[in-house]
Amino acid sequence: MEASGLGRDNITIRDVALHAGVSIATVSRALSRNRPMSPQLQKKVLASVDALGYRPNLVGRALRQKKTSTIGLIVPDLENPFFSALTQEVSRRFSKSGTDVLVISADNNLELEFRAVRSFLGRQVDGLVMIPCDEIESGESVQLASSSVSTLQLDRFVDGIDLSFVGCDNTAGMNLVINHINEFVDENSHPVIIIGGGGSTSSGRERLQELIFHRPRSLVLDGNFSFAWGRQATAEILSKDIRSGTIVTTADVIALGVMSALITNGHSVPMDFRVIGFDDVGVAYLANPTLTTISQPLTDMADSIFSFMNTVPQSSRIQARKILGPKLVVRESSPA
Amino acid sequence: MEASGLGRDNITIRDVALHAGVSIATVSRALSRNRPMSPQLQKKVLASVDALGYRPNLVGRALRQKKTSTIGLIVPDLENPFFSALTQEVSRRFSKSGTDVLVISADNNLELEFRAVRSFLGRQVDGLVMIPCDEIESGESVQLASSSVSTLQLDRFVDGIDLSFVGCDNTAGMNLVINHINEFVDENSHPVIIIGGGGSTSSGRERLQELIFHRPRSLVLDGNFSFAWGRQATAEILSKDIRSGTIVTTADVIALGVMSALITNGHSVPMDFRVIGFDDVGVAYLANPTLTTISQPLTDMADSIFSFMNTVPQSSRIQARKILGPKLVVRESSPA
DNA sequence: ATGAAAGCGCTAACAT
DNA sequence: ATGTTAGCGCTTTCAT
Repeated sequence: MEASGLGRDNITIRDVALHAGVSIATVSRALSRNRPMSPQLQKKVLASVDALGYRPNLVGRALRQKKTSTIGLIVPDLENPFFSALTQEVSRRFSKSGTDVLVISADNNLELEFRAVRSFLGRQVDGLVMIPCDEIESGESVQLASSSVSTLQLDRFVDGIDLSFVGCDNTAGMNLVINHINEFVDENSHPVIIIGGGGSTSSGRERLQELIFHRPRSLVLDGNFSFAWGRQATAEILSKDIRSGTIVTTADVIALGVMSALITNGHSVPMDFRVIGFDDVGVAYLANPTLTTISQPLTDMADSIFSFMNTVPQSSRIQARKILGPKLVVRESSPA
Repeated sequence: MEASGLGRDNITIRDVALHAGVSIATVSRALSRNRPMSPQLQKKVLASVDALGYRPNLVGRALRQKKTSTIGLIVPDLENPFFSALTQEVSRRFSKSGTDVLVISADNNLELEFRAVRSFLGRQVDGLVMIPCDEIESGESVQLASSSVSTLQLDRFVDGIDLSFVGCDNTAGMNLVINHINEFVDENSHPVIIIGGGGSTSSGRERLQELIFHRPRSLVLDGNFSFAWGRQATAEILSKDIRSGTIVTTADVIALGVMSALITNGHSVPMDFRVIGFDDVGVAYLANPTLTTISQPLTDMADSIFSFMNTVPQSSRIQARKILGPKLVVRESSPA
């Protein structure tokens, strides 16, 4: 009786060589496909590979080649739908090229973020993509990463660090919002109220700054990127006896919290309050009402990350920035 | 002038040995912490480690130890908030023990799922956790996985495969829903309507079966786990001139789509239609109205996965099932 | 308690 | 075109 497959010794390249009656180098050649060898021998070897069900041990290969064909991706929080969508997009892009994307969520925790960097470096990833938790405090992690491996910042960057970045043009995005307001909103009946979030991240700050620049007299509440903050900020607004306005937020998750709190308290969106988000995560279009927001070019961002990773020479200090253009998506929460 | 850190040769255990004036074996011992050696030598070695900023190459270690301290997690779709929450929970649990959880999303695609298995096996993960895409069609992937490495099914299982499983008691969950309906709903004014999803997954099927068992005469619509399906199913219901009822769904994402479509069309929840979900993903509590649903014990599931992985001997065919109890969470969409 | 040396599985010089 | 061999970085016998 054959033992269970589990726990059986794995077949190695040596077993294949034995089975095919060739040297292990020949097996290696046959597998690499692009090196000089006789076609019939190659066929024979590949037959043995098939017969034995041989799969190369990628750990052995990586040790020898000093290349793992993996990149690490560190996200602040997988439960934020924007990051999970971005993660999926990046994985998809790299999987086409045979590179595996390993993902670690830092859980919005600087220490976990640092550990994630160390872990990835130890595992010899070929590159590292980071969405830093904090514009300042993540500096140490980003520095460590970039000192040992080709590293890219995505969506957010760390202040004062000379490192390539791929992201969306937050300023342009907020200008689209401002134009939308100028065009369709009567600001006498609907004064602008700003709810910020992620103040310690570059994207949160950029978005908030641009809003304040255009509406310096508006009420501003600042918190973090979360549903809960959206609700809390709304409670504060209502407690000030404000009963109408255009609430502009720096992220969809905040906007969803805002709408939830407004409607729970019997206020109408968009009649009493207009609400505008940023990101265009999946749930934006099925909220009640659907959410007017800024759509980030996820696919373009993933493509840029991919080409940067394969272009920017490892040993260079060339710092490049790819800032991609967002789009306004007008939906029910702030109609035209 | 010191060259940029980037691209510099990494320091190896050999460099540390040289610096400390000992053999590489001694460095290895010092690092492993739990082996007989003189404390002062250990201190000296660790000082050199610090001085040089040495970090072990985990690829080399893995090749030698035949153990990578990683497990693979294959999820059907990272954008489904239930799976991203579960992913985060599993990662969190394993990170405490120094094991990295590598995540690949199969994008609801059987071929990608199969490739994910192959990739993880090649990378010599110590274990594999799978949430299979399909109750039948994922058989090949699961079989391949379990034939080479300790494998666990999570949340969903493949039909007819003798492999350990951790999940939630879907039947019990739906019984909680039925009890809730029996207790609080007048079924004359609010007949039960069933919207299924994930018919090709074990959890989808179990939930749907239990519902049909208790309400055999109800209208049943079956589709997949998505917002879009919830909307579409709702359109079908409304097209039949049904204007009230209790809509029970097999997943929150469906229920959210349902509520969205109902409210868009001017129907009140819960006055006209009650809506009930399953999973209790984060957005359930901030939908408008908030969603009555079944809460899955994510933390317990992650804990169980962890202990199974560290308990069930690799070479055994012992098949174990851990079925955890869900809870009913009553919110506005179907109040008490 | 410490060092020398073998070897994990693989690829890439180098030799033939 | 194919085989032989060194060695990637590490841990672990096995000597001492």
